[in-house]
Amino acid sequence: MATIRDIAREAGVSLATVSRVINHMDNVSDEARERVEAVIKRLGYNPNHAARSLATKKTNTIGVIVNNLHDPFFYDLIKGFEYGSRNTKYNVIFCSVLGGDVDMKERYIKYLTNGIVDGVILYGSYLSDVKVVHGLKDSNVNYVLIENDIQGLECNKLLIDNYGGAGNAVEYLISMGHKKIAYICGNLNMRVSVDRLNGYLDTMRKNNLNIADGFVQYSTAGYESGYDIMKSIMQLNDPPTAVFCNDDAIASKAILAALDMGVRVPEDVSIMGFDNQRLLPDGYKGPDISSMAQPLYDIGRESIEILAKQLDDGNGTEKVTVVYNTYLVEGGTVKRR
Amino acid sequence: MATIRDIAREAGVSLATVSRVINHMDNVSDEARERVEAVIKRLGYNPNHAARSLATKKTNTIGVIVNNLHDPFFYDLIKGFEYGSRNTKYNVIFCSVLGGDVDMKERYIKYLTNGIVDGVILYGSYLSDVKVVHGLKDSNVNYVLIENDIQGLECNKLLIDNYGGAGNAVEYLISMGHKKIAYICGNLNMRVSVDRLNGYLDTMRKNNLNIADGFVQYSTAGYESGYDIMKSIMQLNDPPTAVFCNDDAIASKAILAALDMGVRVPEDVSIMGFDNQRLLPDGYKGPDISSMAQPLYDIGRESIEILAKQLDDGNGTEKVTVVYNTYLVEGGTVKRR
DNA sequence: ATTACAAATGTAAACGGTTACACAGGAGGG
DNA sequence: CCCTCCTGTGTAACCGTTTACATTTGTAAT
Repeated sequence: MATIRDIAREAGVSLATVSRVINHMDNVSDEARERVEAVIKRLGYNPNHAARSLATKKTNTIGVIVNNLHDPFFYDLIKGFEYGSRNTKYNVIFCSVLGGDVDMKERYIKYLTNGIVDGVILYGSYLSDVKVVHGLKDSNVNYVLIENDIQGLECNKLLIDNYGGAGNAVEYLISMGHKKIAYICGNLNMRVSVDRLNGYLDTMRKNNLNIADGFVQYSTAGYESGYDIMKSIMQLNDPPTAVFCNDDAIASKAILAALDMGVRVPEDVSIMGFDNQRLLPDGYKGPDISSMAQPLYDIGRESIEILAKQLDDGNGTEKVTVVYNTYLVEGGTVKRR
Repeated sequence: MATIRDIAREAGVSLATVSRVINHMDNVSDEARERVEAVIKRLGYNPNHAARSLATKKTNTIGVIVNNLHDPFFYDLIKGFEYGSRNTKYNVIFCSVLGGDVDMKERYIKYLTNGIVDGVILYGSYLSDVKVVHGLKDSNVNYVLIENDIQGLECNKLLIDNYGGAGNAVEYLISMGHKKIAYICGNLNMRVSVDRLNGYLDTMRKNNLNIADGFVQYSTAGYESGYDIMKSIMQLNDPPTAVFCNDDAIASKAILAALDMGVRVPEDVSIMGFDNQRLLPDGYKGPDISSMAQPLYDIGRESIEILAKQLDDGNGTEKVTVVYNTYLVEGGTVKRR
């Protein structure tokens, strides 16, 4: 691989002049510039990125860390990142952490923040990420947290109003005539699940609706447990007329359970999901799930744009917090009562 | 950020000793090691990755470049990459190129190959990628090409037998009693499409089956055009009893077109796809498409493993070519005739 | 006691760029 | 003609590591 020294020698100029040509500075004579450019082309020279960022302390790249990159849940989010980066000078690199593995996440953060990127976007609301985020805070890269509201930490936060979204979902069910509404909770290690649960609980209370025994159940073993939970819910003495689920994956299992029991959806029971996920596990073929959608594309896009702008503007820029609202997507699993 | 010099000063040793501790070399006294490690912990020191790779010419990272990372087609492939990297020391970073944009792809290759990664995995069979691959060839990183058989280029290639797969699909349709089989072709800028078309053509000929006028049509405007093409095919004087499509996205549109025309699938016409894609565009809700599946998970996983092993073993290692076979996945869109 | 060798450590030169500073030479003003 | 300023260029230090080589010290062998 040719280095800047090779170019300088061949072109009969100094290192500095070559560097000036590479970086498009204007204090180079046309004659020198042409000579240098000719040699660069001839030797197929490309500046070494590591050396350059070592010298400038700028890498012109943004790193994105997500939990399971393969998860189709990220479809729109990734699309947002991709489009957001189109108009910036920044390279965007994605790192995937299998199953939210904290050690791996820390490793990637250390890797990225020590000379690979100028900024990081971290997606995820695992409560254990608090530890991980400290690695970010203690580095000197700028960063934005998506879907992770760590209290008292001054940084860029792009949040989703899960609490309000769950509340709106409950209000929607109420507006459709439901009063007996059960809830299947998600993994409480994730802040989203906690927030949604609270949104459900508070909205039920606010509307003076009774939360009967067995109406709130916890899917501890992943979305699959939605199946058994749904069965147990529908076997209650006085079963609900609607079941709100922490997410669409759970909802899809709940729907299957209902159908397997001979309980029709939505005629006998309404099901409400969350996330508006399009690819559901195990080739789900049931009715479209009524759900609360997140503006993931916008979030992905704006996270890049915000970070890129702050990196361009320098360190002094004010950190932002944006809260996105979810919106109702009516499928075919909720019926007026 | 603390540097190795800070550590050396605080611990009262030389740079070299600190470096030895960091790199777990054994020629350091226990006493010095402990002192250094204490200071490292106290100052929260992390080695600068750019500086290190500049000095060692090793980055311990593998870069993956794919065309539209958000495309759910990559679900299993990405999963393969993720799991493949679990047992290596290599960091894996993903770069996404929107819509196969050649310039962007070249930019990312230049970026990665100049001091960011030791190896690259490039997915894609755009014919225009030949130009892009030269950037890889001329760099000094090792690389593996997935689904791109550039003739005469000695490098690692993980290929799918699209020609044979298309042939098998046609043989399958024949074994189900079909003789009049049409084909909807894909984007001929991609090698996969060319190979599949040839597989169809040769297998039809080998079985002495007539390819009537209008039986081969080209979807020039993306998968959506599968809809109109299917309509025109079914309006032929002597329409086919089976239509084989370049991919499931096209097949899904073809199925919709048939249904809209009152042509039942598979009773009136059988449809065969390719890729066994689970998430189809526009929330496709039709029958599961009979398709030829690619072992994408294996390919992803093995591409990482092969590359990691070669990087560990040094430059002399022999390059490999692996051809993967597709396999039939029977859905509900092909019926015996 | 001398020598040989090994273990632990330090010194300094890379790696491939950027950039502050110095400097040469020519133009323009007085 | 001298001084100043500007343009274009070169020199060398620096970014944060690694590592070949030199040096010191201690120990065992002669």
